[in-house]
Amino acid sequence: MFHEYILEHRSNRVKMMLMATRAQRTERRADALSKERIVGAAMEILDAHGESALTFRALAARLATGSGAIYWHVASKNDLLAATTNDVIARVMTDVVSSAEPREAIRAIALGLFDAIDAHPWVGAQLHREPWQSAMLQIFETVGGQLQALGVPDRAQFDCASALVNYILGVAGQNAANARLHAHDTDRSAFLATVAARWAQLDPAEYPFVHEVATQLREHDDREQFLAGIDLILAGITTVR
Amino acid sequence: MFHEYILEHRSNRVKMMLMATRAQRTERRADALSKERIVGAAMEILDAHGESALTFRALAARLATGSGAIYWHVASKNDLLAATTNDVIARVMTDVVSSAEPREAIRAIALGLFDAIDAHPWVGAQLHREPWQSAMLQIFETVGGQLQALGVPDRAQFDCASALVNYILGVAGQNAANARLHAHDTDRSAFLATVAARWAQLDPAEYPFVHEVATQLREHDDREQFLAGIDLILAGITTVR
DNA sequence: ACCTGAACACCGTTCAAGT
DNA sequence: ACCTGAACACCGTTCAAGT
Repeated sequence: MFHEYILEHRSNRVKMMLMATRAQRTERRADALSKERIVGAAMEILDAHGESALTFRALAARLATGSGAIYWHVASKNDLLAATTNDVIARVMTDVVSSAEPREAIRAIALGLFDAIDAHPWVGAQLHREPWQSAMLQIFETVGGQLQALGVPDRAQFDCASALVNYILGVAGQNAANARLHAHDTDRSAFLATVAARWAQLDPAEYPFVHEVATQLREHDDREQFLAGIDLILAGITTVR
Repeated sequence: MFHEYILEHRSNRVKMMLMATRAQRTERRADALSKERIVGAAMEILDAHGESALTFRALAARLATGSGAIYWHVASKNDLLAATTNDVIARVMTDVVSSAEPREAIRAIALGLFDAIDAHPWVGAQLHREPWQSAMLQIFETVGGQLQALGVPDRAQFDCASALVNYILGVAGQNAANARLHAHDTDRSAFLATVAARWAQLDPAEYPFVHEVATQLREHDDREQFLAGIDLILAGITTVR
């Protein structure tokens, strides 16, 4: 009885000491797990080695922990990817300065997204995986707001925003696919030259357009072409009255 | 020696008999493996149960064979998915009647693709996986040809085709994502109502546009909105001179 | 409360062995 | 030539056990 008390007493003191040191550690230790740290490590793996390299085992190894530990902070791999994507998109949307002219603002948003997805191609794939999510909502909201400012009639705003967002998502997805295809090693222009050569070799009778456009493919700039598409849609939107 | 000759002779005869019966069987037996039959079975699984249900084990079970047998006809899962996607797209491109008016033709191509991807949502995801492939090439060629017929200046044709195709791919990807989210059981209108309700509940101060557009979301028709986007881009293209 | 790491139920792909 | 199916090297996820 007395012995038990001692033990309990001691164990409480030990617990308190442990808690105290833990509290210090939580602040001091740089390697304490948290959702933010996990998301950060995931982003590093994704950027450096692509989507296929992101496994819970690789993540655990990088974080020097067990693979199961990650599940204490993150519900699933989907959850992790969503959080990582939201991080990237939210940063873009915050960084974009809302220009006075709505047309310029839309171009800025679009280019911001393009550059972010160019830097993190896996985001392009992820935006297609879980729609109606925070990231997409923010894009939709920001684009839509500028369309209102542009004076697009209420009835047409939804369709116009949808067109712009779907176009952006389409380019994003293709960018992700290209990045997956020629992982960081291959030179972009060399890759384009290869595809252009293949296009040029196609039978002009069967593929007249692709055959003809092969030269432009080699010389074209993805970013400029992306912006040309945005301008095309904006020109179309301007005709809606 | 003599014995050997007999054996060889007999075995040749047996071989010929086997070849004869095999030849008959190849024509008669409905369950002989071939790339076409594998692609067909894959398409059935994809349509019925979605992308996640397509495994080599499930495919082998449906074809009543071993999982390794499939690799005799198909190089990999990627190869299989590409072949399946090409099948669907090629059918659409053949079915689309080239209308006299190029603008109408583009709308027909776009709607054909939309309907095909609506019927086979997994195609939308696959188009984003392996670009520069047969399926994409056909789409690009057909769209580009109509732009030439429309009288779009040479310099602008590439950008215009890219804009249309990327928009179509964007919608395709979102369709695939939605299908993945609410597998065949859920009602589409019920799903839209749920999302619309969520949008309506968002803080109007933070999400003024999305909040306002929630009603239109519930009532909108995906196909009509898709076509509205195509018309928007076509209107923009018309301004390019 | 948080972490560990073995275990489970899967994958795509390979390959020796059959016919 | 074509098929079989066990085996391999992975996955994401769970969970008893630790601290």
